[in-house]
Amino acid sequence: MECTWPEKIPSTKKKAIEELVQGRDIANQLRCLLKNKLAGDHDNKKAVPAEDLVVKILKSFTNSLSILNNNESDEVSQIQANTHVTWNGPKSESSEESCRSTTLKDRRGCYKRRKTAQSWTKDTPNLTDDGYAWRKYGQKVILNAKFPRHYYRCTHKHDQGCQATKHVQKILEDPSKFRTTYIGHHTCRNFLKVPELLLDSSPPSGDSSVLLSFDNTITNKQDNPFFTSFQPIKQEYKEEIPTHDDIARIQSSSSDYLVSPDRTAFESLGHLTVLSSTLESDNGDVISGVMMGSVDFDDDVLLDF
DNA sequence: ACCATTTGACCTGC
DNA sequence: GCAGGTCAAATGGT
Repeated sequence: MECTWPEKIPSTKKKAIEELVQGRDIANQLRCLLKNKLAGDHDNKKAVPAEDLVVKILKSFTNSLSILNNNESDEVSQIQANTHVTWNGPKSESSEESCRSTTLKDRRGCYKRRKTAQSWTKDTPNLTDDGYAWRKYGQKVILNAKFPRHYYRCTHKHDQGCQATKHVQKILEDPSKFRTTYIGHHTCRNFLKVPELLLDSSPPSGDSSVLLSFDNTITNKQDNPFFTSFQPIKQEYKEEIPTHDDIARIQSSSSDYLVSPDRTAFESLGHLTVLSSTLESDNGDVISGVMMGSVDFDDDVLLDF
């Protein structure tokens, strides 16, 4: 695979692109590895462990994001603005330390509101699993809204400090659809258990079964090229989802959800080419997100800088 | 017993 | 002051 760099591309972008290209190559290796495994090829003793490849891929993305974050933050925002999701970038990070002393026993209402967190919305005809483990923490009747809004946070908020939240609400104009607003990126990472768990996480709605696939075609916008099939579903939409029993079954493995890195960031991106984003979390850590829609592991990477 | 959900209280931003 | 967002005790399910 060859990449010729236009002269105007700065070196930092070149580095970022190189990192992403490297990540793609490693992902290809992983695909081959998994393909061989699924085909029953046990002779490949020289194969690199899948876990190593996963680590390399993630390192590659981390490096590229770091490069972009350090040097190209404005341009990253520019890319975000061109996506098909409704993206609300951060306006400031100033409100995060507003919480008072936490020594009070009853801390209800004492929280760090994230008015400026990045968010994006997604409309879906049903409440299919998005691959993450969410825990409902609130429900609110919204003014002028016929339906209550449900608030969810990542199950790993406490054990891994994952700051991702979302809220779900029926769309007033079209009650058969749900509008999900994702806020923040997932920082939880349980993916190391992934290779041994190719779980059937096909949604209760009967959508096409989702198995690990690095194929070019993403048949379902929920499908994620990375780790798509690995997350047991945990959803809480009891009242709306007809196949609630299916979900309950999946919930039985409650304490050990597998969560893909920044999976949320992949949501609803349809044919987005490549997009990366970074933001700071409440505690100052850099949270990185990689958003990829039509990922093509066979063709040259599309980097639309 | 453990974990998730419910629900009212409380806080923040506008 | 209001509406929205979050917390945590209470409650329920497994």
